[in-house]
Amino acid sequence: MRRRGDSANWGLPLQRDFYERDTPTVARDLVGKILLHRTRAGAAGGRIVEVEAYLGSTDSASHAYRGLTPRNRPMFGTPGTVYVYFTYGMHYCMNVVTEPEGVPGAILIRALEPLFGVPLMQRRRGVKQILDLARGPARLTQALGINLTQNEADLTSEILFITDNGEKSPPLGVSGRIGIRTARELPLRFYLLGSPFVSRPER
DNA sequence: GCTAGGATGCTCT
DNA sequence: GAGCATCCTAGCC
Repeated sequence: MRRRGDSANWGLPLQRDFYERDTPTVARDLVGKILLHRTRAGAAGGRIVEVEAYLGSTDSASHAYRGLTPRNRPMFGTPGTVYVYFTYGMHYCMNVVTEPEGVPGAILIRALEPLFGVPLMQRRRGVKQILDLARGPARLTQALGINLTQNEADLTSEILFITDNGEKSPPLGVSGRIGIRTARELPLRFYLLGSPFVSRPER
């Protein structure tokens, strides 16, 4: 699977201990990192510019709020794996699982600044505008070719993974989360300040 | 430029 | 049966 030079191209995947921490901390650290998905069609990915943290029984907006169900089981699983769910009858959203095994927590990846495989993402999205390729959680999964096949995938592999591009601490914005009805006031959305690739303009 | 509403089906009550 | 961690289009300004 792994070929010579791959790691040099992308950098090594972040390891399990990065994800095995409290969810808001991991969420902050994810902004500015590089997310990549390698498929037969090619590699596609970019810089993470917007995320939202979802907690457990204290967070009424979280899928894990009411405890374990068949759908949210990955949220209770191994840190550094992926939780993908299907919503609104047509969209997929991708989350990164956090916290030690058994403790629910996940981070929704909401927006990407496209850097690798732009033509591939344009083809998958049916859109030319780079700004609109991965701005929004469902657009992002469509651009990267992510669906339920990737549910519970391991981010420490070199197929779907996140790497550190060496960027120190990018300027971070914090706000309430988007598109939810309850717990909107919790400051659990983190985004790259000044980036035009975040899903909703700053105010 | 902006907003309102429809699409569409899985999940949990 | 209601609600949903969304996106896109049409219609209006």
